[in-house]
Amino acid sequence: MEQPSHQGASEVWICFPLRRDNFNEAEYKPKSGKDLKMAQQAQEKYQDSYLYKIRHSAAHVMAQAVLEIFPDGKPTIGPPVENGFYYDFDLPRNLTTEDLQAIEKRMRQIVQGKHDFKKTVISAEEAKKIFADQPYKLELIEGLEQGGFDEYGNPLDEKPEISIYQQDTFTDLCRGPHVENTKEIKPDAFKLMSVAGAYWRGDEKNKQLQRLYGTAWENKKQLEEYLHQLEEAKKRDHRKLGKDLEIFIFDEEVGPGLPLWLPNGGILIEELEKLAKEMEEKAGYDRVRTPNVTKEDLFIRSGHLPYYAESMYPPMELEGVKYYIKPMNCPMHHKIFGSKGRSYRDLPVRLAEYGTCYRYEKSGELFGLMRVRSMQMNDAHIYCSEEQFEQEFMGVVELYKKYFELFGIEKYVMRLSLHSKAGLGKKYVNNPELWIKTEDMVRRAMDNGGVPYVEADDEAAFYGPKIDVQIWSAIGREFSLATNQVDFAVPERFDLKFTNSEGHDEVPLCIHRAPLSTHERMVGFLLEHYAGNFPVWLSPEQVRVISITDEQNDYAESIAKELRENGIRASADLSSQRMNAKIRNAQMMKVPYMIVVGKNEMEAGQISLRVRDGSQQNGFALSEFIVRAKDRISRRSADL
RNA sequence: GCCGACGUAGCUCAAUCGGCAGAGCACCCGCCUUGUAAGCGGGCGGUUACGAGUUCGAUUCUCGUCGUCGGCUCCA
Repeated sequence: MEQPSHQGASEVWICFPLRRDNFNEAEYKPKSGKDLKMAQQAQEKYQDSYLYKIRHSAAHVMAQAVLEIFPDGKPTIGPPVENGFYYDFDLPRNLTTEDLQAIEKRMRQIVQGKHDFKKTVISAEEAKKIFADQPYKLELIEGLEQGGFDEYGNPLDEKPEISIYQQDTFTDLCRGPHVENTKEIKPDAFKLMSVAGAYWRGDEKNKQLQRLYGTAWENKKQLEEYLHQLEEAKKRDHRKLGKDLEIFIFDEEVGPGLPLWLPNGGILIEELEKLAKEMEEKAGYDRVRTPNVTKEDLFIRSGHLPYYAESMYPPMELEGVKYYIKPMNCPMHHKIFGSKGRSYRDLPVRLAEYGTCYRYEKSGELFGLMRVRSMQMNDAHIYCSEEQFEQEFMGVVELYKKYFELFGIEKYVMRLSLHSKAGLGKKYVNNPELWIKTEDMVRRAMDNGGVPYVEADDEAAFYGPKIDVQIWSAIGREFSLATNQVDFAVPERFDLKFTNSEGHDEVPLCIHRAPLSTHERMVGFLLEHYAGNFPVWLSPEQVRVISITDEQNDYAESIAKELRENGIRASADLSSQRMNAKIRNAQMMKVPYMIVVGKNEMEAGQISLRVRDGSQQNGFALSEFIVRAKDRISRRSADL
């Protein structure tokens, strides 16, 4: 599988939800125009809102404050985004957090000056005069004049009018809308959040600007709620939960992006693999295994080296031959497919492997378990004929849906990633006809299957279009969890073929798929999704037996032993702590079941059950509990 | 990789202006024998990420390296 495409451009979506349970499809909208087909109506809704005007206006006030400090600074763009706004400047020096405080203070003074926002529609010539010493604004005006590019450099449908907005001493090229007067921006309802570098027009080759982020709300209470929400989100961040629940660690000496799985994490992985193997066996997959190191030749043939050498660990050379650590499994699977003659009767061939791959992600791109340098993919490649394509492709989509139902994942968006004409021959295999054909095939398959999706231009894999499943981390970052990709290019490079019913050679299509993502990203996601409260089947420790006094230690241990003999992960807490402390510890480790045994239970040969949700039930037979637990585990139930 | 911030015990954090590095939890030992989210006492634990520099003296100031975090970029 090429990749469970990594952390999606948080740049692309501006209106993602902070928390998935707050997800509001109506607010899901594209920022850059890359994804224009995505919920355009929703964008209009946000743009029409009062909050949008407040944030947009706050950005102008911030620009005024910044330019007072740096009269030679060059303003660029400053739009509202989810929860706030930013403004990018080209300044004589880099900003620090101290500057932030000074700017914020000055902003408070400005808004209390009660200045009106005045709009004036002007011609391109007038605009060029007004912004004569502002190169970025001039570039924007050019774009507007040429009938239109928006501030991100994306084409507009119709030629826009050019307007300026003025408040107090500040004038900006702007289409609005704004609030009437700065007094509508409450001095206690906004806050500057951070300073960051950002490239002009989002292009690394351009100059890096200074970006200031702020958040703004209608009133103080809303701001406080938002800040509180941010704190709450941190609590379910997988990096915190992973540490608290002893799932994984990173060690400086091992290296960035290279997680060490602790025993509890090992259990999660085992359970996920068990699940995948069961499902894939039912769906007709064959399991294969391939090496982690491969000769350079293989990646030259696959086309990965010319396109992606930058993301691969550099080669090691032995006896004059270069070897690479594999960044993906597909070339090896292609080799396995090609290892013998195939008949159309053999198709589809489905080769699965939880392969370990390594990718050299740039240091600044790493993000807990979600973006790592070593990963194990729920990988498989399906080789099929064109006629089989739709059924196979939808079979994978059905598999996703089964998994998502099992995990109770409801907030996600399926995204069809397409090529761009401009990228042909560079990012994408240069075969425009095949691109259009396969994109149509995917679209038709999704439409026929009644699966909703959005389209994204210029996001495809180099060898074909793909469907990614987009989800959000606790702190609101978007990334692709699962992926389902069409490959119309690589089978040919590998000379893959099968004999069709006419007796002629035909090149198969290949579907790369990773419905369970990578172990790293999946566990990271599930930690946040469940806030650490895993269903019983996934819980590293399913039952903790708690003795009230040491009189019951043997009884407690015998219960734990019996549970383990029944395939239930159980331990007994025989420490000298009081029962209350033992319960607290088990609760904090989010153990789903606590069995409490004291004098009464021991005498009656029974147990008391405390469930993670706080409910309890006394005078229970152990056998009865075992039936309940085994039922939850075998059905992978969400119930406790 | 780029911009900004941060790095003190296993964890969460403190240490005034540059003046003997501290607390809670965890861990170990003991006491208590306990009824549904922390019983009590004692002990162990540190080259303040690493390396230079300034200084009589550096956790504190400066520089470099490594790592983490918030963004940008990237993302097979």
